[in-house]
Amino acid sequence: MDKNEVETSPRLADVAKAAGVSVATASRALSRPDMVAAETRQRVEQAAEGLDFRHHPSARALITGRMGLIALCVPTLANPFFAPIISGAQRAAEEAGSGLLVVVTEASIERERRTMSRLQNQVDGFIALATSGDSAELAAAAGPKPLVLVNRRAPGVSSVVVDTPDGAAQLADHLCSLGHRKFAYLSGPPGSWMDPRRQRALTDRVETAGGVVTPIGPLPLTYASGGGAAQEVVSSGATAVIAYNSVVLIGLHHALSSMGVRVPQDMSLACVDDLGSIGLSMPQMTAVHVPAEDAGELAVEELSRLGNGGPPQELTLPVRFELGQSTAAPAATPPQ
Amino acid sequence: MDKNEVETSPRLADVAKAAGVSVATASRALSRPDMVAAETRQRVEQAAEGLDFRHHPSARALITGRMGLIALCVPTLANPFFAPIISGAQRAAEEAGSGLLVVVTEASIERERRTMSRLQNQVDGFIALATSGDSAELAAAAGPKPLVLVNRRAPGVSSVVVDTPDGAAQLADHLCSLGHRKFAYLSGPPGSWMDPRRQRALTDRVETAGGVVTPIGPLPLTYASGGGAAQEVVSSGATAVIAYNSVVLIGLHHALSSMGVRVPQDMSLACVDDLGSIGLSMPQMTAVHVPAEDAGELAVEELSRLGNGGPPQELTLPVRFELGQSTAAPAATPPQ
DNA sequence: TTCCAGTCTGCAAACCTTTGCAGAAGGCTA
DNA sequence: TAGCCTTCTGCAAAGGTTTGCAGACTGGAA
Repeated sequence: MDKNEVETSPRLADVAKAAGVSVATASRALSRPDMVAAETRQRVEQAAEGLDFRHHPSARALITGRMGLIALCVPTLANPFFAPIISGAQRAAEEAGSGLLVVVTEASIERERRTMSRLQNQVDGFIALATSGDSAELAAAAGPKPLVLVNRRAPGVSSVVVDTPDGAAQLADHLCSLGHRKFAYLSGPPGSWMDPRRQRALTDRVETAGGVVTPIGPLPLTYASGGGAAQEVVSSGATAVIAYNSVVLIGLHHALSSMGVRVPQDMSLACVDDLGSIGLSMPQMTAVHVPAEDAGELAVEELSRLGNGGPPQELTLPVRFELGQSTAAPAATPPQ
Repeated sequence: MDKNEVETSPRLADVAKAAGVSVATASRALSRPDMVAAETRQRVEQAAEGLDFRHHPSARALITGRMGLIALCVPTLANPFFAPIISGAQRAAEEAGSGLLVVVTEASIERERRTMSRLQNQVDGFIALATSGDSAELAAAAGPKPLVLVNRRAPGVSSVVVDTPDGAAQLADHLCSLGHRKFAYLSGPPGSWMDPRRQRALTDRVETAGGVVTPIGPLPLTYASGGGAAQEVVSSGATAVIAYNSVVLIGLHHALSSMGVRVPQDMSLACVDDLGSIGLSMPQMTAVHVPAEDAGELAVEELSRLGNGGPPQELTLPVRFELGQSTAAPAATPPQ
């Protein structure tokens, strides 16, 4: 007859008893396998398996100080660009046996600071995506925990950035070599750390070739805002447009079509952030592919490097130019 | 002269000493304020503030069993529809003093099961989004921890679903009342629990009105796949199209435009999942607005209800029909 | 003054695992 | 055979908080 014990998840002590060893040995057999005899280890593993044992992470964390948790701070999930970064980070974290705590800061630096401070001894480190706040404050909020910035640099703190300014330059080269000289740039959201850098890289390259860039925006990263910019694009007299991301570009493309502007005959279109991985890309679009998942993974790896005492590093991920059919030589006479 | 003590985050004992009380009192003052005298509480709070004290969550969890963590399992982040759900869940979790652990299962039921089992005593409960796996297995993987399903029902387990089948029916009513009888339905990804229900609701309503629905798909939820379906849509002879979500619909719209099919004169377009909240919506599109953020919030709330011993509930969120300009009465003669 | 009820505080155990240290066992050499 | 070295295992403390229980103190009633 069963004692009326309540059902409770097995503890290490149960495993130890079942395997006929002490808790200490059981602990070592599971987390430091090379410290116990093979035969003992096997017995413990078998017992753990049989009892369906799982470590109680808080007890472990209390001793080791390692929480098995990484916090990822993202300004908003409304920007689909962040999704693949999160995916990549999640995968890498899981591979390292950690969980990914996602925090949406609503682009409020105050909220970001508060949250990080609150999580300070709940996680092993922080990843901050494309944040706009003051970087010294950020580092302070992370406290003693390691911090990795993504798509943002700051002195003395690790960062992973995708070289989209170079991507913009590559697009410029491509279009200039086709003969374009009048460009429009559909810029990204206000407060972006990246946007001015892309714009500058683009402008430098175009002006070197004797061209000119009309910036339009800042625009919210929506389909509708791309369409809304169509009129302005046309009146700018540009023959080639480079957009901050593919969603905006799709919106623009559609609006241009319905205005009778043909792509690429009348207007060449290209963009930097290609969101093809999440299905938000036109077929055959000339674009710069951004390895967003890789950036997420790399950030997690860098975080663990920091956790092991490594020095802060500034990492850069190259982009890949993808020639499509949305760009061509300019027409003899600009549209309108 | 300072002792060469290493910098360490303050413990409750430090707060207690600073406030001149015992640890027990300090603990109560902070987490059960009504159990200590007002004057004492204030002294403790002040000391905690001054030392910048933060609870060590694992120590607390070790005693209380409450981890302050909610796991949210999502099949993929490539579907932008999940983003607002996560946002909503995150906000609600934060409000409840919890963190949100995001797990991407890559739509692998096996991986989902394994991860849930691994996290079993690391979190207070699970939210599973639009999962396709067997629900009994899921419940088993959650073990003793509460589980809430989103956009999916299963007997005996809590669920919150957005009533998009009703949304599809509303779109059908709207279009039927405009005079449409030949419909095309651009269906969602294979394995979706929702898709057949939407399609059935739509078909029922249309057939009641004496119409017919041609299903097209299943389609990946991408811009490109919407465009790819255009030819099939036209040859189906439909005068109205209802799509699984707005991204697909945008792709279709664009492709139709370039084929010379005018919207809404030649073809009416509407969709169920309106991703307007994340900028993936055409202006003035007739659509069913899905309260995705609310669904995320509600799931978290239901989870905490379950955690407090409440019974499993099946919650339903209504959708909102939004009349736009992408629908109109059918032309006298169908296109082509 | 005595007693009692009520309010607040402190002691110490408990939660579960890891780990430093030391002891035991066994094999090998001299 | 004695002694040493290696390899493995166990004891017990430690980590920071919560909480049951009991003691101390206060104020009021008898």
